[in-house]
Amino acid sequence: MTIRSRFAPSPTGYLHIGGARTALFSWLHARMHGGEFVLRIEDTDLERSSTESVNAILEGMAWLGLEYDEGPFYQTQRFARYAEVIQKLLKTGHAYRCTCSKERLEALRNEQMRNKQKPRYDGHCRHRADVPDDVSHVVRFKNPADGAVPVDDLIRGNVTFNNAELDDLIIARSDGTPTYNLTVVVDDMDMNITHVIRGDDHLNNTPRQINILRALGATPPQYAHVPMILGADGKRLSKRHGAVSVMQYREDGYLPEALINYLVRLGWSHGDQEVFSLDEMIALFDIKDVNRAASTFNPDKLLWLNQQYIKSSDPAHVAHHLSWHLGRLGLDPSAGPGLVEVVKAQQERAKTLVEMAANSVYFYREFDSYDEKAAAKNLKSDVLTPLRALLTRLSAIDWTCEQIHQAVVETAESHELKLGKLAQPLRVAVTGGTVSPPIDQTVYLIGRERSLARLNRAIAHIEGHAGGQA
RNA sequence: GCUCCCUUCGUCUAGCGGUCUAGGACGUCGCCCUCUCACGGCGAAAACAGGGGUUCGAUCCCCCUAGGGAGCGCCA
Repeated sequence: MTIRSRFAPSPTGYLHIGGARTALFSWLHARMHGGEFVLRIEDTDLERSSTESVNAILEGMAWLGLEYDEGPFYQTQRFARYAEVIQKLLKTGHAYRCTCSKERLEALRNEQMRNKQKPRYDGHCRHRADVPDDVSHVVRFKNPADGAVPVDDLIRGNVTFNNAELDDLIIARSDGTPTYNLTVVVDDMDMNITHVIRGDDHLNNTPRQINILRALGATPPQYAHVPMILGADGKRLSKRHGAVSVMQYREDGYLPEALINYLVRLGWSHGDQEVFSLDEMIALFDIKDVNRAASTFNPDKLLWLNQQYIKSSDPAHVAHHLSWHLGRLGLDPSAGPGLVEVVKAQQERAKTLVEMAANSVYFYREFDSYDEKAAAKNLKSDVLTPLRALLTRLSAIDWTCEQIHQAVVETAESHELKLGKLAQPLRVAVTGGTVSPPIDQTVYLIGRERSLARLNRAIAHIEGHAGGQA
């Protein structure tokens, strides 16, 4: 039988970190078994669902590369099917109409809470045969009164629930629309889902769903409940921890594969290995190896991983993502050195693409002014002579890294300067600041025309501020 | 309150009864490398929640306690 897993988000917001990891685990499970991954949008809550959220989720999955084999299916388009199943359950005596008012339910709940009992429906309408069709009613599933439901969870092991703990849940609202526990069951059954991999907040729903499945004569799928992800304060992950939306990480300069790698290591590991390519993940991942405990999201480690990926990825790949960020800065990547060359020069000195883009601005656009401290420290009259000499030399050489390097080194030597004493002023002259790749590369990439013009400008700058020095 | 789940360095984790004076990674702190920023290299501090068992022997098995989490909706 083909392994089929699914991701079933409700479109009430963007794709967040927790959902993304659940999707990733489910996706990996399907991939590693050569199975199929289904995307289903659980949008039965008309109030809270939105198409913007659907798009946000689709966009997030696309960016992460979690492609699905089927779907997206929308539950709102399957109402006829749910109605059919509800009728069947009614007919076979597995469900019944309930006319209890919300007020009665409310009172019942309060009463039970007062008596320190678990609030649950008391089965008031369960045995009534006289419920007329025309009064407002909901439909409840007739949960078995006794016995137990063992849940054989791939991650949690065997968890057993007593039916006595379960009450008769509502499967159809008074307006006739189906509720969550009914729709998941029907969909997982109809879509031949073999493995339900989802957040562990659903573990408690599982015995109910199994009972419904059985009432329908279906075989329950395999379940795997993955632990949740906590924020730095040990509480549920939220906006206060910086990032929740997957797409926020794109904006912040993360590579999707870095996020994926971080996420897969949260709750799962393979010995001491930290970095996994997608292929390695698919080959090594096993849902059974996922931890049972919740884990805390650690932004620092994600940042480190991102750096690793930026550093070791194919420059062309990084360049592709970098151009998006340059665009956001209003820069034209064609107005300067080749992106791939820039990436090669910057790969080792950026933790994020945002940082890389910000540190590459001078390659593509003239800077307005020098960094004040940098100019004050490095563009002083004592380097005027060496800079002029350097300008002369640079004007005469072939424009290669080697020749530029040689020019700088020899100029420094002939003026009895340590390399840094000349390289740093030159750096400020051509970049406006103190941070850049090695000076020869930097000058090379900026280009002859631009470099010489900037050097001239720096010399003029020093002359303008020459003061009392010779 | 009830039911269920969880518990190794600050964090992510390795460990699947003796190989543990508990390993790796992030972060932190030193040192080295160095034209800036980085990369890199070396080193340090840092954990088995507590208590009972079982066993010749428990991080690993069982029980209890504590702490954390989830669920208990005409939300999903």
